[in-house]
Amino acid sequence: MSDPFDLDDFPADPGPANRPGFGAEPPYLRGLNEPQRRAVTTLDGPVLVLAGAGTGKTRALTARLAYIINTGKAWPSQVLAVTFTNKAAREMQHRVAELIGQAVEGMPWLGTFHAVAARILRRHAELVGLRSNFTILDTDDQIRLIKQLLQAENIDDKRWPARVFASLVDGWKNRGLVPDKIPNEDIYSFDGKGGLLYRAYQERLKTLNACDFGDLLLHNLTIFTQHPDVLAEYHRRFKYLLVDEYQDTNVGQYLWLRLLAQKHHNICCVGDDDQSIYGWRGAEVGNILRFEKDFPGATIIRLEQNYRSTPHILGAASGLIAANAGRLGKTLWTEVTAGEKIKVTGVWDSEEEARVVGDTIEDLHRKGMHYNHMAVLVRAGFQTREFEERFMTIGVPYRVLGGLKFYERQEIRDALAYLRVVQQPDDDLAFERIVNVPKRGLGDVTIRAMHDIQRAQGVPLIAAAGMLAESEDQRPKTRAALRGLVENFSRWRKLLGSIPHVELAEMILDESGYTEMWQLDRSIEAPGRLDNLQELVRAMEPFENLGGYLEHVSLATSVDEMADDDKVNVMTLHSAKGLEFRAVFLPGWEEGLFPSQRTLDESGNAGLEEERRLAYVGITRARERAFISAAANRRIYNQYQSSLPSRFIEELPESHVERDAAPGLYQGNRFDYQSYNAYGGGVPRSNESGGGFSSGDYRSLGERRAAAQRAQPTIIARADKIMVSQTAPSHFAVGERVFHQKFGYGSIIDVEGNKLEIEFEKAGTKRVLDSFVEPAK
DNA sequence: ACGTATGCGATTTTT
DNA sequence: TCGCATACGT
Repeated sequence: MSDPFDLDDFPADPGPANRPGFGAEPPYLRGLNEPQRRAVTTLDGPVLVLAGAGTGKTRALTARLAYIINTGKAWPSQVLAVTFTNKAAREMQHRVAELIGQAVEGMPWLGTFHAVAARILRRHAELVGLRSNFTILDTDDQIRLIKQLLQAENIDDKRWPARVFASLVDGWKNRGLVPDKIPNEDIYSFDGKGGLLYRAYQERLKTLNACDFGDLLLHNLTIFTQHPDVLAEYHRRFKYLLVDEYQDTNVGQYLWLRLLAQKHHNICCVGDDDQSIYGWRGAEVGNILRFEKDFPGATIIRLEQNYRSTPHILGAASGLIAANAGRLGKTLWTEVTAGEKIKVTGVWDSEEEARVVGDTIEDLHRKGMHYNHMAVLVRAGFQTREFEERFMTIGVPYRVLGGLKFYERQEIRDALAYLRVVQQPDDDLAFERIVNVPKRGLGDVTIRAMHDIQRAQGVPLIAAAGMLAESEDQRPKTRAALRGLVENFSRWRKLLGSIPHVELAEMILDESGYTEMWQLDRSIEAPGRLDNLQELVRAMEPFENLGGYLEHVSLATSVDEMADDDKVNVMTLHSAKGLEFRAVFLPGWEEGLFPSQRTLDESGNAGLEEERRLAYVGITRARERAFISAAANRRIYNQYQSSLPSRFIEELPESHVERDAAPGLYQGNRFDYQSYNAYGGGVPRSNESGGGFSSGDYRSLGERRAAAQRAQPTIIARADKIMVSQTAPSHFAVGERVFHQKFGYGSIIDVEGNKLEIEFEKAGTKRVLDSFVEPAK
């Protein structure tokens, strides 16, 4: 592994064997289509590659890197290539290495924005008041730090929550704003103390010799703008810039890129405005939309030939995304002609939805599709539960991706806190985390005393702990505990560098009593946690030293390897970006859930468009089959709520979609569900009365007429009665025995307007709307 | 200093 | 409903 502090020098010529013009066309150009070829070979000046979903972006991108290097335009170390995820960086690293052969170790400056920025920052840390072994704090640490600040400022953290301030800070940093530069109205945000607190927060980070994620880039910006000589050094170094997923860059990242590119303008950005789904995290679609203005003379290359999906899938996705305004515009096409339409299914509730998805999965599997090639993509994490339960019941193997992350687990964070204190004694947050873990009898009072000393003397917490250990004011037990801990740390630190870091870590976990704590723990999680600690130690092995490992940890998140055992993948739409599956299930396409009501409330039309892009991303993950579904009822916090199908369903072009709804659903009022209910949850057949043909009714006229034909008079009669009950107070009384189609028989224990609390004989106590029950016979 | 009670809130999350 | 985070009691 290369030493981050050692910038290699730049030789002049890769040598004759690597110059172009020798022999046949290089392998990395073979099989590329014409636009891809241009994306690979257009080296000089700014280039924007608009790469639609499934158009062979990664292939073109890696070929471009190989081309730059193999033609001798630059050495690997002279190319800066940034991605957003470690996974993307790793994949590119891997594929480039394959293309350029064994002669090169890989590309030292290929990495995530954060990893590259961290590496640069470590070289110049002192220019922003840090030392090069600074700690990178994660969101959790950040919140804890802010809580402390709020406490110090006597701010009520009920009314002014730390996370709210944290997101303000993130917002500023995403826009590249240091405390001096934030807009006036922001200075007085957050109870009038926004500006002051931001300044205090940055000061505090400096004394902790730490920075948060946003700082990595922000400090880079500060260094580049205040120290032209440093910037010039990187201008000399990086002859070519390559940026992946450009639509996801925030303003700060844009400024960073612009600074680095301003000399030679050899910047190639790859992205897809239609796949910008991280606006809520600060990404600026505007960056990609404005590219030509920002980088005059830019070449725009569109990759539009899709190698992934069938024409129906592409047609449906394209039709949907066409509803967005302000796109750069692409027309995806494919040479494939066969393929089935997207199937849209209306179901009664989320339970039925999970059942239908499960059945379809089993069916596809019987026909030979591997589970691993299928995915359920949901809008929000809580939706996974229903599917998990169903899959468990019917025995479909599955995995939930993007859930709990390895490095966010309690035991891992604790263990890392020990290592962090050893590596960087000023890391008060880490020290505080483990000062009483395992229990050492150092409670609130002692910690407060430590804080007092720390503040009065301006020393790190661990030093304060050392002083307190000598203080006569403390109880002997407390003093002994403090002394033991502080001595342990100084002993461990002395071993740093003299014994292998893996050995040191084992020693620390052992001698601190941390491992023992979990060994003595009788809870069911304990063995798993011990396993994780083992895993942690094992994961350290490939790293050169403790610092290198900690850097990796703070910039890595999940174990983002996609396991390849044969299981159905369940994940959010966001985490599905960049992946593909033969069959994709897209449940929960209901107004309020998708598009998310909250996004609509917070971001209006821009939010709606982002949701639509999310839908687009979802559909375009599918190679062969896509199944969309909407439930008429969804249980949210154990309360059933009726819902309308998502407007996105209506926006799908008819010619690419096969509708398969339970007739009578989707009128958006209650009696429809009742009429469904009256059919006992079998294949529902319903009437059309009351609701009429609303715009939400997407069936063809013929279908709707047929459905109307099938409607039975008795149901219409019932429907009338129940429509009345929507406005009138309930005609049910406490004590009355009732029947509910789902929950069976029960008796009413409370009436509140049209909401009933019913104790069911089989299903327990539930709150339901009166329109769902009928008097028991 | 540590265990139990209560209340609140609850998307998406590349680093 | 469920999980957590803070608030009390011993």
